[in-house]
Amino acid sequence: MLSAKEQLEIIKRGAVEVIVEADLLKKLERSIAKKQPLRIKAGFDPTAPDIHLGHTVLLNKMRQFQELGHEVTFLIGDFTGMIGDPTGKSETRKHLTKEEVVENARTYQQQIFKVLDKDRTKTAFNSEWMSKMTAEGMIQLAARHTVARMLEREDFKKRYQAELPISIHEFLYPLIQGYDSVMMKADVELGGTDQKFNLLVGRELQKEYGQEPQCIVMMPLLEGLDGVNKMSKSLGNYIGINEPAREVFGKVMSASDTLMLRYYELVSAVSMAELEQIRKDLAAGVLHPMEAKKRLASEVVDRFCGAGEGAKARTEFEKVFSKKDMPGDIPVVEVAWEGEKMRLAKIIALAGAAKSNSEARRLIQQGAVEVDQRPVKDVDAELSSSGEHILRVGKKRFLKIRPKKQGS
RNA sequence: GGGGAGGUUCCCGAGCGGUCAAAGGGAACAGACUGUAAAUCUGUCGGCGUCAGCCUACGGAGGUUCAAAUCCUCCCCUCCCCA
Repeated sequence: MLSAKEQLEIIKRGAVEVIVEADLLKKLERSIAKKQPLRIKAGFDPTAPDIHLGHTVLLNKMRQFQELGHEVTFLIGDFTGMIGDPTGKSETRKHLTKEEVVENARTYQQQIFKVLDKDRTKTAFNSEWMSKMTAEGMIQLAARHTVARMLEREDFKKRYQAELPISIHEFLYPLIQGYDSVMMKADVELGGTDQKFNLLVGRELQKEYGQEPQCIVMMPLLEGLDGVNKMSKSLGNYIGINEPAREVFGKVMSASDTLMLRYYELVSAVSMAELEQIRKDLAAGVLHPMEAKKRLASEVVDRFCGAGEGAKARTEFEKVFSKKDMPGDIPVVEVAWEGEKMRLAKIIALAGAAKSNSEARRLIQQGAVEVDQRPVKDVDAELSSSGEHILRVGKKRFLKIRPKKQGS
């Protein structure tokens, strides 16, 4: 077993901040002495069961704790999900039904065990204790914090200053998250840097309830593909770990060079020394950025889609984008023809390659459409229902159109 | 309870009787250039329509007008100040 100091070193790797380091060391020492694992908590939103690369930063850290022999609980915030972590945009969300929660949890679990050790992961739902809390209990909880302190939270402060609305229930989110720590008697809580406030509330509340405050390990937030915002499903700038290999590979390739390094740092298993080497080689011009990116993309695909998939995805990628060839497997879409011939624009829309007829028409005008590898610029072009056609819309949307026989 | 400021298309934000599907910016999408990078340039960016036009939109409901995002009435929502 590793010493407390050694453990701490591993825990600190990649972390932005550890609060309070000395306390964590003590906890680790005690854990070793008493042969009692630390209780590690990490919370997740129940409404976004699509795990993406951003989540894996945290999951990796959880995994490390598991490897150090600690007890990791994957907490699904199904109760807090009603509120949604305050961002200003969130309205009160509708209460998910028990079935939905269970379903989402299942989806989560299918994905998180690509990173976490299944046998060592506990799953918990905060509705377990929160839905039993009475209004009276809620008031007592709320009494343990002040508005002034709430307004210290970055998001609240900004909105308050900008004269934007803040709903009372939004204040409850940090309180409940903190109370979760109390109920779980958490020794350590993991979270992204955006969680700092909530995590700290946990410490305060634990003290209020006579517990030793949890230590906090904050992981950096992974930027999404736009390179600016944090990776999130709602912003559509994410790489999901359940996506098809080709998709994952392509998305990594579309990341900017700067972002690539960030991804190397936070998601790749490449050691710090290797990363330094890559940096140097890139700067020296010995390593082409695209090559470095392909390596990364391969690694990520291998990790989440299965060993060997990375190489395949790479070959496929090069085939389509470097050699301008057709992809190996093109999804087939059946389209019900209206009559002998149908306008291409309509077909594109029906096939789902464009949101609407008008959009499809615009795409044709802009020269984004190819049929059977031949560019089509005529907005009024028609296709007959006699056979299959291969449709390319934009750079990456490929479809095989198959006319569907109609009953009527 | 009183006074004031607001609610515009994905976001920010102009418009304040017709020339408004609504300036400008951002995002997004497409094209050129590339390395599916960045930067840059160009175009598109409500829906339907073989392009003539039609329909739906400016918090909601009515109304005044030949004509309303723009004026009036009521309602809903947000923010600020006073109590």
